[in-house]
Amino acid sequence: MTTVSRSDQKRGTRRALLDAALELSVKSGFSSLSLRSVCARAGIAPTSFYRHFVNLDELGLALVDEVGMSLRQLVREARRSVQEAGTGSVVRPSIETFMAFADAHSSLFRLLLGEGSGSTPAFRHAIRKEIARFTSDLVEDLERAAKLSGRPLAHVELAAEAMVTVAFNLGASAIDLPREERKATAERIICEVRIIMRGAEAMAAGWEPEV
Amino acid sequence: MTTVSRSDQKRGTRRALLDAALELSVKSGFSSLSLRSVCARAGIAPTSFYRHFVNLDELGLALVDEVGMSLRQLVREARRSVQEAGTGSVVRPSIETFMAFADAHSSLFRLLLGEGSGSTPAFRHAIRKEIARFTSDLVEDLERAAKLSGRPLAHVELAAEAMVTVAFNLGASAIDLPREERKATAERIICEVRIIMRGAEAMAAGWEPEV
DNA sequence: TGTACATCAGTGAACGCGCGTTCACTGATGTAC
DNA sequence: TGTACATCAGTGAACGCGCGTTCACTGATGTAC
Repeated sequence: MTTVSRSDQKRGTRRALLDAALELSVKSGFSSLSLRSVCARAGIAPTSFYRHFVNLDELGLALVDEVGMSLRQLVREARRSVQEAGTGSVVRPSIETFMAFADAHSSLFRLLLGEGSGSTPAFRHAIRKEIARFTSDLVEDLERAAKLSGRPLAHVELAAEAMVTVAFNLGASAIDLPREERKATAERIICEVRIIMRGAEAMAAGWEPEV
Repeated sequence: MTTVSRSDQKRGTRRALLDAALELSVKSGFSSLSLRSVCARAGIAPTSFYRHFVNLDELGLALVDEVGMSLRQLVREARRSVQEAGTGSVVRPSIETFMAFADAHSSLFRLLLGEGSGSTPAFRHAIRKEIARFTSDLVEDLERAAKLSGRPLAHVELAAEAMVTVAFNLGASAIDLPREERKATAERIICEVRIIMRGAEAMAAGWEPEV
């Protein structure tokens, strides 16, 4: 019979709580969870919860941290592998990776997007910050790509913000939809992101429509 | 002593319930309301609630209806008055009206935006539909403006969707901010909407950046 | 290695609370004659 | 206009339930010697 170290044990239970909260939040959002239901799902007594978090909100913040980190990591890798291949637009593979992630981890994704204002100000703020991180990753990428291709962009930060906003929100609305419509939504996002890209390019080039 | 007709009385109480729900939902979202708290705020017994709605969700749907209707009406009027003046871009006044409304009726606005996924599927769906209505209003406007100015737009529906998404989401994030930052957010929205507009124009004109 | 003590993750009973919903009711408004 | 009856918006008591939190506890893991 092997014994488990106290810290391993504690880490394991913490994990179980986080996973339980995530699973349960799929149904009707994180903000409608109860401490007792999360504990039941995690298989511990409600009173044990306090060994890990002071309340549900704190657990939520930990979850947002985790989710944001892994999502950014994934999209970053996708963009990098495309850059190395070096051919074609970076838009489609980035968005497709993004959507694939949304697909595969819809519960994580829904957490990041669905709780925009449902819960505590602290919670909302954490989510906004996570999305802002996403935007600044994108700004970096766009600037690098602009230098490489010699196609400068105007208002890079604003363009990136618009792209991220569009991708996250339409992406979120697609979660509930059947496969076919999700693919259609992905195409819509790709096209909208391209419109934004083209707009920023046109502005940088000083192009204006003829009258 | 004047007597009140039964239907007037009932309408009044219904109004009080809707108003109470809206006021209370400002603090932490519609999805965290309780039937009892709404009734208390409205000044009626919890049991009377059932004379008006079968449950809180139904009240929520009625509210979304109302809010969406008045918001669209307002923005529509703003755009019309600008078109009649006939001078300059339609972007700035539309967005500014939109933001002014968000400012003045932040509780309505938050309801439309904050509950994107917090509550029942039916509720979410109603909100999405309301926003879609907004988008199709905008499509109409953009097409009319394009004809008048002779500046055609590519992907009008997608461009409109992107604009509405950006405006609603950044608008929602500004609600909590102090006055100064709200103005800054409005400027950001205006610029992003213009990027989208320019992108759609550039695509329609077949413009591409030189390499 | 063995013993005695400290630590601390997890427990189970108990609490008071606000919740949604039921039910039989009250009394003013509405209607038929 | 007056009377007798029907309607129905709003009521108050009561229900069972799940909630978050407290408390003193247990017993395995960790540590000092």
